[in-house]
Amino acid sequence: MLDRNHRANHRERSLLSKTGFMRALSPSALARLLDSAHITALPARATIFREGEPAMAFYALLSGYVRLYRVSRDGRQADIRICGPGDIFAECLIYGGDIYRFNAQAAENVSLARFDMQDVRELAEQDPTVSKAIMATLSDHLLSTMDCVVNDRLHTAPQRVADYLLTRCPSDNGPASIRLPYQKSLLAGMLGLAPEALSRAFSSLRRTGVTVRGRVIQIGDVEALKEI
Amino acid sequence: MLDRNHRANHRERSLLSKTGFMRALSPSALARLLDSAHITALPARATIFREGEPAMAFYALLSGYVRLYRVSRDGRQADIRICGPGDIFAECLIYGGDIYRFNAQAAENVSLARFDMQDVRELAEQDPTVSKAIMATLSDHLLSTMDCVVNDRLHTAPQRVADYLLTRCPSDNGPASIRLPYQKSLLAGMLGLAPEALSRAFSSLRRTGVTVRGRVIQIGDVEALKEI
DNA sequence: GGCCCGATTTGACGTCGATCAAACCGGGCC
DNA sequence: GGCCCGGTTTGATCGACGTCAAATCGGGCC
Repeated sequence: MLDRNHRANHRERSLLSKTGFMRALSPSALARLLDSAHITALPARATIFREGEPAMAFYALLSGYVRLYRVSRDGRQADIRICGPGDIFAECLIYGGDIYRFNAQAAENVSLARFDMQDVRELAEQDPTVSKAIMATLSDHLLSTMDCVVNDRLHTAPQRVADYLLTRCPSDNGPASIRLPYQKSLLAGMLGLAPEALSRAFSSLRRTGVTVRGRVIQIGDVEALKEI
Repeated sequence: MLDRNHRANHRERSLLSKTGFMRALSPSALARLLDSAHITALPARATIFREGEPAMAFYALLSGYVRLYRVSRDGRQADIRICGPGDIFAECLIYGGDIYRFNAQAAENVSLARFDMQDVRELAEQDPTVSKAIMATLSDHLLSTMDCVVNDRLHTAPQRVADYLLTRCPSDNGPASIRLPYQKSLLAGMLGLAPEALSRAFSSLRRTGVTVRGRVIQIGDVEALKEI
């Protein structure tokens, strides 16, 4: 499973220390955490961990995208979260159980940092900035997962897509252009849609001035999208 | 909005200290927390807080049930979580923002304890058992919200109902009987269904040996339910 | 610039669950 | 015990989305 595995070098330490999780750590906690990190590169589609395995570590993503998902008895998959550069994942198991509760898979070539849960538990015990960072990250993930439930239950496919576009729109009026950082099938999964449904949602947004060319999405009028 | 408001008496302190959140606190932190609690009783349908209001406090539920939900632009509601006795809610805002992100409403007569966020932040700073309790609770809520997303995306209404029944089934084989602790419309909301859909799900489970009489649900064979 | 393959789109269809309206039930009350 | 009312069930209908299959696109590579 491991393609390359080494301690964090200067560039990687710098990337990691800029993440939301580590930005507010005390210098000493940050140093200890970075010293404990193992950096790994994995090819697209590689499995990082599987549901049910003992949860020894959590991860921070340096580059690429990772899919957290669960599989039903009949083999269908549902994405729980898509992680991008700077995100951490499986941190909910630091104090939440000893077994992974979902699968993690590289959606493309990724580079990630691995942290031993037990080490971090000890660090949190000694340094309150670590606990605070964990609590802030957990809260953030909880709130966005709640958003996800509400979105699924209240909004149709075109509304969810409009919502997605609006949240990554630089300006909040006039025209705009967005480039998706990943394949549309990944976006479909994160919105809880089949790829075909995402495609149809985009085409139903054409009447609202949205044009799609590959990964580039042109929005005629941001205000109009808000009305959907 | 406040019907009755006082400091926790002996019985209430005892109830609170048995909750998952407070069970593992150090004696001194527990005492300080209980001293800071305000107990309130509210009638059914009362609003506890509204989305958008400044988040000054989080809550622990002593008795009754509370509905956390959001409302769409066109007035439809989606439940995010149903809290029961011993649950705490809105704790995701201790380190997660300064505004309530959903509405909280008493589903029936409730009694609840109110804790000032700022007080608890200070307590957590000084006593690591408090941070640990917060992290454990956040992790728990995050994991169950993830379960909720996956359930919505992978399971049909009868499957979700079967799932619900199985998780509160005392035994794991043979016949069993369950009494719902709340109205069916509340259960419908927590499963992400309209009340009519819940009713139809129950009636489709009749062929699997499930009978419903008011709030009492008889399960002919628990094993059979697992097959759904 | 053209080729090729996997990703995306389009079409046709079926199923699930929301919605509205009407009938029904059960539990609290007198 | 009977009445009443809110909660629940049932029926009919509809729209949204999943699935399968076939056509098309786009981006990387030579």
